[in-house]
Amino acid sequence: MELSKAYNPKEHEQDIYSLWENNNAFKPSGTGKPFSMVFPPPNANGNLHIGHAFTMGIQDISARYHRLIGCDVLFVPGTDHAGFETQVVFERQLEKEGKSRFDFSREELYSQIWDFVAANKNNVENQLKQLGASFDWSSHVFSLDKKVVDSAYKRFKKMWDDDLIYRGERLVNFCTFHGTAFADIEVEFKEEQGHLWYIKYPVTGTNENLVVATTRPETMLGDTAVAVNPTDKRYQGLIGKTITLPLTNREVPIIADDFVDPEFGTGAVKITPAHDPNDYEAALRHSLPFISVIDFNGKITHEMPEKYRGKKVIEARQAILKDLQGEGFLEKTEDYKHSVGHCYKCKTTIQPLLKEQWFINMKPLAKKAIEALEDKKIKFYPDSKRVQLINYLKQLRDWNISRQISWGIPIPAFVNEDNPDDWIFDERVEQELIEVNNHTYRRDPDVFDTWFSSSSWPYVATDYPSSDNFKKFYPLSLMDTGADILFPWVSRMIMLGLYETDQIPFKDVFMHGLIMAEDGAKMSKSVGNVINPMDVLDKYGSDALRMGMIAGRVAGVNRGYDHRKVEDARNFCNKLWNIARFSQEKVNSSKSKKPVPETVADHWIISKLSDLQNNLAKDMEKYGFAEGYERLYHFIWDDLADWYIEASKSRSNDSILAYTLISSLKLLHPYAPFVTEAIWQSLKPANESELLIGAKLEDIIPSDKKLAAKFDKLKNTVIEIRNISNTLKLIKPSLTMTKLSEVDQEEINLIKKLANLSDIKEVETGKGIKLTSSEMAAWIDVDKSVIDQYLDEVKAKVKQRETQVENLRARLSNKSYIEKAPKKLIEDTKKNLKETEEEITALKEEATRF
RNA sequence: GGACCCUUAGCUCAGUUGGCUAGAGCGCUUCCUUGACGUGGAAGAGGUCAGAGGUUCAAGUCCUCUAGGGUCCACCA
Repeated sequence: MELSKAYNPKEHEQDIYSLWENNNAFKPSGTGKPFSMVFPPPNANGNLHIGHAFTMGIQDISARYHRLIGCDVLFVPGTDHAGFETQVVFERQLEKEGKSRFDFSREELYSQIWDFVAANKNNVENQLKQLGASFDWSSHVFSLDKKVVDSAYKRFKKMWDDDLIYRGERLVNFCTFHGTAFADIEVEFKEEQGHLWYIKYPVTGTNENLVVATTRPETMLGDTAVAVNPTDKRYQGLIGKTITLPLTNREVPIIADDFVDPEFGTGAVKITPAHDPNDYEAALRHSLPFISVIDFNGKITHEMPEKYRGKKVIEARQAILKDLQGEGFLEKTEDYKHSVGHCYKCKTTIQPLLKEQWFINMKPLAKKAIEALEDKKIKFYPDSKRVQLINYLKQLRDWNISRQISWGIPIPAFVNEDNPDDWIFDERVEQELIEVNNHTYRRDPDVFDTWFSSSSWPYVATDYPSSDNFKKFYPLSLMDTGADILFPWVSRMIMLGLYETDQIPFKDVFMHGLIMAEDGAKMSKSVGNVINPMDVLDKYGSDALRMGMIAGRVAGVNRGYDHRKVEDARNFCNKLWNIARFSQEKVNSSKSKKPVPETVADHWIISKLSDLQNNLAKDMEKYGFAEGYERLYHFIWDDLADWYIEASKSRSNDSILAYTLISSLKLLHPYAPFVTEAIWQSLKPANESELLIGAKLEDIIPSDKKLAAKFDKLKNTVIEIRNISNTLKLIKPSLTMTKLSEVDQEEINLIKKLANLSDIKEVETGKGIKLTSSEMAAWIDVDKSVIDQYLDEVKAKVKQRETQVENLRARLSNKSYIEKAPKKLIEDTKKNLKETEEEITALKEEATRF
């Protein structure tokens, strides 16, 4: 098959992927050291974003590289039902159709979203294939698959029995627009410009007022105390007395509690236990009643004075402030900046509301995780993320896992219709009512927080507890995710993995930074700076997208997307393609030949190849994906194409060229799976695997280091000649040498070819510009007029070298340096000094000679 | 209030446990239609490594402080 002039990814990618799939190339081989990963399941509710493409690239490189070195690789794909997220996406779609979730029953909504997700799941999977994902598709997990749901139920029951799960009325983070509670981690806090209102609370039976400061005056309707710090001298006399609340005329006590900061506001705090986490805690300590002011629709409850009932929070606030002002209770208003929680989807202010929910007691789970992390049982790249995670776990509070939405895994719990405290576990969630022991039980209408099920991903994906996969591949070798889900996901996988399997879920965690927009800002649909990976792929190819994203990125650091890197990677694919085009016939003709290095160039390229293979192994071990890429790029482009292939035009060794190309294809394959496989298929190298994806790495054939070094010297000579030619605008100059006959003819030819010389001839005495980089006595044959131009350059060079010599001498005359620096370093310094001095002598000779 | 990260060439970024003349890509300048590639080839210019102090024989790298940028966490009403 003849290769086209330029690599066109579109002509190959789909076919190549099918070729792999049809040959079951992604299945674990069953032999070799196990290497396992599960892909963080994308939400099955739309398209992949650039972050997915990036993490896909990193993990697919790891998977393919480990196959290459003979590991037994399990790479598990998955998709997430993404409960709340998906419901939001679906509701937006409903909105466009002029409908809302209230138009449907829970069951209707569920089944509609099911269809919506099924379609998107397909879409996501197709996109992953385009990205080159070498997944074992047969082990694909969808987060509503039976095994995931069963596992969630089992875990729920186990935790219930272990007293780790409890149901209780607590303050929860409630979004009144979406009508559901959230975990703490899901609340988005933002600085907001608000006000601090100072309200006078009359002390009962006196003319005194106790002034409190608040950012939320509307909650005063639910105040059940006013608190001061017990050490606050100003209020000593008031503790134990009561105040009469304005507007409602309820009498509430003045209490003393340490949590009050005397410095803040007036040092007196209104206590609204039903709407503030601090106040809630205080109320528990002081046995205060809880009065709900705001309902789940974000409106004032019916228990409140009639004039405020049914008003939205902000309206109620205005009305209350107006009334307070009218009655003389408002002392003053100050501007105040404070942090307010918002729904991360609709930005509605989160209301802390009292609600009965299922909670997980996180302390014991976090404790185990912290221990594992402090012992470095799990390695983090970068390690700073491990430290961050420990800090997070230390302050973790109980986790609310109930969600008031329809899309998700129903909570398998039922309540006795006659006794609200009698909750039982039962998996018959498809029924609303069940009979147990002659009592009717009603299903909890809520579903699990998605993270509750997805935190089981590593062990559910490997079929805990008894499957072969679990035994072989758990704990996973590597978990790669974005830094944004360190807390919500990685932390929970560790905690629940330890809880359920008694083992860490993965050995290494690679936290990649986020891909920001080109200007460095966060990508966001509303800002419109989102880069669609599929567009990039369409234009530049899958390999270019992958390498372009990985180039120059280091673990844990956010970086802007850079289209130039993608372009550069596209060019690189094309370069490789053309190397293959140049080599195609040579590969064919040398199929039966054993590669044996003959020329200095052969030894040099083989030794470079060997270095590449060794260093790449080191890169992969420490997840240096960008370093690996750069290494491959420079080997293939600079060493192979610019030097070796050029040298081969002087004298070629086809079997070595073929060998080098084939080895390069193997090594680059993880980074550029499509183009390398396409080339492989057209070359069909002898005695190798049919598919490149199935090829294995072998030790590089031996090369002679001395001969390789000889080529390096020759290279320097060529570079010097090119440099002089360029500076002096010489076109095809000729070289004269005094001892030409002592130099190998082949090397002479090589220099002539590479340095673009017209001729190399022997002379009695040299004339022209003497080369300084070479041991050979060689001169570029030029006229006197040209030499004058060159003299200035020589002088500058001498000066530079002299400074260098000075520095080296100073270092060597430093006693401490001689005593303390490693011997090898001192040797090198001496050697360097000697060489530089010799160079100066040579240069000076040149300068004086003219 | 706390934690973490970043500041190196015009731009985007590398720089392992401190070690010789600080690297890459893009861009820029000059040149080249050389048997694959102009998505190419050759040569080159360009950096007081944010600033100050310290440790060390030796600091882009370690420590302290300062300035600027970013991210995350936290129940100050």
